[in-house]
Amino acid sequence: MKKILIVEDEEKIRKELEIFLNKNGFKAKGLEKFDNTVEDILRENADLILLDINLPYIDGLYICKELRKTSNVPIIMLTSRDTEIDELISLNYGADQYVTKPYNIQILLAKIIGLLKRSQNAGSNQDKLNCENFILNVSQSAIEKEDKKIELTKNEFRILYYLVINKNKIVSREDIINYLWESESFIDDNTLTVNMKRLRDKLEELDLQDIIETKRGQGYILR
Amino acid sequence: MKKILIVEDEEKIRKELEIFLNKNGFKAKGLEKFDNTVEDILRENADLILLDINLPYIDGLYICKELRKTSNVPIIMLTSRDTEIDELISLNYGADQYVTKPYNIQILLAKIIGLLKRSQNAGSNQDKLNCENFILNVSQSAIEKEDKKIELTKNEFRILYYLVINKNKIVSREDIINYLWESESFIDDNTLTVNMKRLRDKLEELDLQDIIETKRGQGYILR
DNA sequence: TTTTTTTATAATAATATAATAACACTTTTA
DNA sequence: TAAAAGTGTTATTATATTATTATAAAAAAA
Repeated sequence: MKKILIVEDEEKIRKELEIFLNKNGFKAKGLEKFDNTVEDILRENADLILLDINLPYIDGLYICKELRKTSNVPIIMLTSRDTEIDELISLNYGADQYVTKPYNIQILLAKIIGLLKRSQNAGSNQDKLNCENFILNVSQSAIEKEDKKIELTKNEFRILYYLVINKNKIVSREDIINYLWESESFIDDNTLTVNMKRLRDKLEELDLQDIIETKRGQGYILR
Repeated sequence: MKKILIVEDEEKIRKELEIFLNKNGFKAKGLEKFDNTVEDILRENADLILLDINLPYIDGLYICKELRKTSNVPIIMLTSRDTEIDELISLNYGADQYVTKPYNIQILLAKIIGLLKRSQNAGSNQDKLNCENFILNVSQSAIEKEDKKIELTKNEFRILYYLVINKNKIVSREDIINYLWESESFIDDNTLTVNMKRLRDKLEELDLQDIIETKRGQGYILR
């Protein structure tokens, strides 16, 4: 049974969609929190995503673009505006289909079925990031190399993920801290170092200890 | 008016694109010869490049990679197979967008517009600065020349960066000191000299020792 | 020329930054 | 409820980078 993730903040619409899709042979689930949206979405490992453009805090286009960096999961954008430009922009950001609210639910269903069929033919779109020396399995938050696999904790994963999407660029410790802890109560600068150490320890188990270089005074860089 | 360079060997498609883009407010030009492709492309100094993967003699991936060494120009890859795109994305050749042939010309247009808009905004955080004799790789804080690369420490980088953005202008020692150490406890005037020396030593490894001239009593100048 | 000022070079010392290890607390899992 | 896993804190150690110091060289001024 195909799993559909609904990313929509209006609870009424979300529930409605959930019920409708569940009735029609899908395993639909609505996202409830919107703080770590991109990662949360990826972790759900859905077969298709319904993504509202107008979300609180972050905007849907941004999420869409971020998802596309690491995943080929089919995405249908939901929006309330009905201009051609929006459609083009959505498609440009990597969405596969586009639906305006209020949507005809039968048409939505048809688009979902169509997309899923096509994506099946396109082969397995696993959420894996190919990184030269290893593979970052996003949906399992694990590192894979040859036939070995080791699992990462949340922090370890997020650090590595951030380095991967900034591969070959120096990222400052400050940036990483902001990415991991956002506006949280101020975090000791050393806790990053410690988390880094733990990540590296795990990488070492796959002989990858030195893919993360430290640029003293500047940050870290993933090779 | 934004200039778009079309790198596509099939003349029919090339002409078609040229006409269509010209009609839509761009200055489109097709590349005619494919012998010194990379150089020819760079010479055109386009704002965006449409790059076919299946070119005669060289392949588009190689070109894309080469372009990325020295330029951040937006690149849209054209490919004939749908499955190729997955590979492309995972291999991360540095293209910004991908389009399969036969392409929906409206979507292509949307992607072009989107990319151009984004690249304009990206503006100042350019990560490579082209400096005649060498390239200053900002995101790796390194100097590149031909196929050699040497990495800089924080101070070395900052001095060079300051000289680069003031290329061909004399910058006083005082200015550099203020830039590096801001309001910090007053720094011995000699420490700049020493840092300068270290920078020059690294530059020498790339035979660039004398691009920084000292103007006694006035400061330094980068040629 | 000689003297003075400014910059370069080399060697050493200092320090800031990051790595490591051990512990404490919380959350999750069994 | 106990055990395990995960995370943040503190304390200590290591080290890369940077500053200092001392001396030499070069340029400008006398």
